[in-house]
Amino acid sequence: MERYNFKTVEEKWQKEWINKGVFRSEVDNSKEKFYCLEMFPYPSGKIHMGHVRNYTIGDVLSRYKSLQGFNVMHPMGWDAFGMPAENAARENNLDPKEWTNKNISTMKSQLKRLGLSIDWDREISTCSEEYYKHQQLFFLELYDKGLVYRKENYVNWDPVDQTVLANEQVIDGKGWRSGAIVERKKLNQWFFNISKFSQELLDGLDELKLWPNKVKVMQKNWIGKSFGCEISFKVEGDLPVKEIKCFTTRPDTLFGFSFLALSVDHDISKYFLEDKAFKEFKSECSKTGTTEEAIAIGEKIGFKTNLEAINPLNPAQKVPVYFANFVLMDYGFGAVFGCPAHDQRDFDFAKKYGLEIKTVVRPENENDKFKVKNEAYSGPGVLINSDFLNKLKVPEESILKTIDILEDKKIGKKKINFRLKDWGVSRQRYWGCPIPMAYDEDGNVTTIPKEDLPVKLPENVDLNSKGNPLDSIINWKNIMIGGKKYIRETDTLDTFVCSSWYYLRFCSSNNSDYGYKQEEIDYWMPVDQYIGGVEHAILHLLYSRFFTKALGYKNKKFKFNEPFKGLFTQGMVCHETYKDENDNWLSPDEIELDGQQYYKKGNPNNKVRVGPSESMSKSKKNVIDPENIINNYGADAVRLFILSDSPPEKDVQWSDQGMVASFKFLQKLWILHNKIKEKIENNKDDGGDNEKLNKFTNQMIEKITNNLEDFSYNVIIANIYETYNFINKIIEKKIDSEILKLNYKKILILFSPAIPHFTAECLEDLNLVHEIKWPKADKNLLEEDKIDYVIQINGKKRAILKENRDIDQDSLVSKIKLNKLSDKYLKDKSISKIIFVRNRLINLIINE
RNA sequence: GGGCGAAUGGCGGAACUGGUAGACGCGUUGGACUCAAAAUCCAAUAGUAGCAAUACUGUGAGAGUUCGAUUCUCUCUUUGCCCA
Repeated sequence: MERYNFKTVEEKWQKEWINKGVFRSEVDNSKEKFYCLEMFPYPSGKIHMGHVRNYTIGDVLSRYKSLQGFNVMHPMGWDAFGMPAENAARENNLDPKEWTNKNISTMKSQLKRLGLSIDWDREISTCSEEYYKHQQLFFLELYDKGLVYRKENYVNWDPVDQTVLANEQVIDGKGWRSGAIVERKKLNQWFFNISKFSQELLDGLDELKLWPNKVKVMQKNWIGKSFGCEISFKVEGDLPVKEIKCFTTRPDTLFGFSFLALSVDHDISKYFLEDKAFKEFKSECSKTGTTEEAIAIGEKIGFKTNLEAINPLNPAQKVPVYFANFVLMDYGFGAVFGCPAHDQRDFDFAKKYGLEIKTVVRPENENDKFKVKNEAYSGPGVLINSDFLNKLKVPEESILKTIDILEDKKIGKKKINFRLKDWGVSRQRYWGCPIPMAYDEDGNVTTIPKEDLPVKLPENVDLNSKGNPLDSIINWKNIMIGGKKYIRETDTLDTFVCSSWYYLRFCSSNNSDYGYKQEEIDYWMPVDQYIGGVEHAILHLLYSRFFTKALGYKNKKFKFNEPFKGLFTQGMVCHETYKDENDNWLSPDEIELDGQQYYKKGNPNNKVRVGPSESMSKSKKNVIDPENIINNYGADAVRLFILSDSPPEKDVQWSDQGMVASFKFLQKLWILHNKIKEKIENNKDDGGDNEKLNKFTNQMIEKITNNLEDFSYNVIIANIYETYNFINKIIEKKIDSEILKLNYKKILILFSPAIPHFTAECLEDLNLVHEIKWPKADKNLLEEDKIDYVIQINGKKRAILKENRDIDQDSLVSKIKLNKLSDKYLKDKSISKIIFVRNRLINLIINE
């Protein structure tokens, strides 16, 4: 027998699968479809372990579904626009396109070596003209539907990447990629009107039964629906301002009103533009980030105006009006009324400027003398010090009642507010999809005529120019439309736009005249199972859902309103981190173990500190390169390991020992295969253990099938080991060769989603390649004739009796009485109660 | 501060609708093979006591419901993620 040679076997089957086109998919209305999609990768250079995990999970599912007879589509493509290409190109004086395409070809060959069941005929790349031309058309269509608009807006400006960031791309006040402190800047931007769909995006979540709850909760929080009230405050003072509108979720605390705060961008600020102190204040404000967190933590500062606002419920009360840094223009109306006692930000502000802090809500268990002291109280309770609102329950009664009163008095209006803001899609970057718009000499906007699409990205561009490179390409920028001079839009689209509709393109990747073909998306959409990292829980998934709704808006042919029916979010691949004595990160192959202590390789004096296990990242150097691993152990072994150690939704620890164990296991499995082959080919036995084998296989079919349905892929690997252990024992006994063959074939099919090359080779080796279908468990064989009954006395397990299935209570009790057990526990005692669970357990309650 | 989740041997993790806790793997220990090592194979492996059969304890802590709780309820601790 030869050792299992994964290199030849894996190469052979990968070739065979491609040559025979076994993963090719087409519309077939006679078959039920299954669209399995994993988040497509950014072509950064090489694949990493996260990809291996993501695509292995998807591959197991695709192969399983296809064995079950589904018409499976399992495509792959490239999220190929984006800043890293531009940065890499700039550093190495290359063309981003070349850099990207080179990476794609490297990564594609790496993915192929994993033996993934991908239909490569559907491959797409978002940076190809063939892809982005459709995106430009979609842009114009959304523009025609009124879902795209242009406005001047404050943006999060990343001074390092010289680009605009979406709020979601700002983390802790810093750019998500560059880590630079984000500044506020006013720019003209294109926006997608995602907020128009706020309610739909929220309601749609209820339909998504196959999404993890936590993702739905995150999206719900992000959309941030709040119920409240718009209130007009009468204003007095030296400016031509008569009233200010505020939005509030807590109108019931109006009697605690002690100031009114405006955003520095509020319309009223126009009266202060010449005021030196105000200018200074404004620039001070721009230093605090725009995120809600930065505002919550940062110092609250204000600029007092001479205006006074009047409390609509208590006209005698007049309070000062401030500009304040914690009020954002794009939430509500850019104005809030301050109630320090019951809002922490207002409280901080009031303390700083010595404003009144009047308690109007007391907790349930306090009396009416309750006073807010060191921090605001925002919990439930009862209204106090609020005149005619007193005694109302907070929040159940108080908010609605107050709104009713305000509405009656025509001071306020019930209002729903969403936190979700429109999606700014302009980026001052070269390597992205050009926006098909232009401006005439007066700055008026026009669309590029559809017949002139695509707007091609110019080549051979100098990336070292400052700001947006497209801006400096005069002969590209200047165009004529209908004999009139125009200047092209030089911003490109956020790359999240590209990934918002790629799932549609896969359905019709070769359709050249439109982004998709109607009958093809009718058949394939929605995606049955989408698989990817939880880091995209908000941005990408929300944008994709929006895009589907936007394309379906005013379009009766569009038959689905959610793109992803099922979602699975896999965990990360982690590894220990290492630092040398000088605090430099070390990679796992830069260290060696001596006894209990790690040292830097070739440097026995330099002790290595082992840090916590973290998600693999280049910056921490705790990465394991999948290519080396595949070279050393083969694709099946890697797949086996990456699935085995943790449930797929949780983080997995990379372990060299675990990896080696998976590799060795395949060797053992190969030895077993040869034993089985030998036994099948030299039929001598009459088979005493046939039934036992049949039963085991059936139970395993049931287990593995259920575990596949539940995404318990780690348990499937355990099932594979269990099966090995069982067969390895039973093979020494007498088994009929036909029965063995039949069972073994089923077992190999059960293993095949996880280790496809190995099982293909074994099936072929035994000439079992015909009629490969997912086996069905014979329900009659699932149950044992003899059952281990748990015998409990007073609820404690005392023994296990092997008795016939379906035995009745009385017979079981008499069996127990015959057993030595009864001498020990039942002698001289009476049974007062018996709990009998059929085919499982009996519990005897006895009097002590 | 709010929301959601998690906590099980030395480690990663199993356990169907409440019904034999610790499947499977790693590691460790002992043994076989070997001049020796590696590899491989066999065995043991939650803790305590015992030669053993066995007994007691045990799923973050404490209570509760139940004949019976890793599973359900409440309180707390720690921890992760998201939002502030």
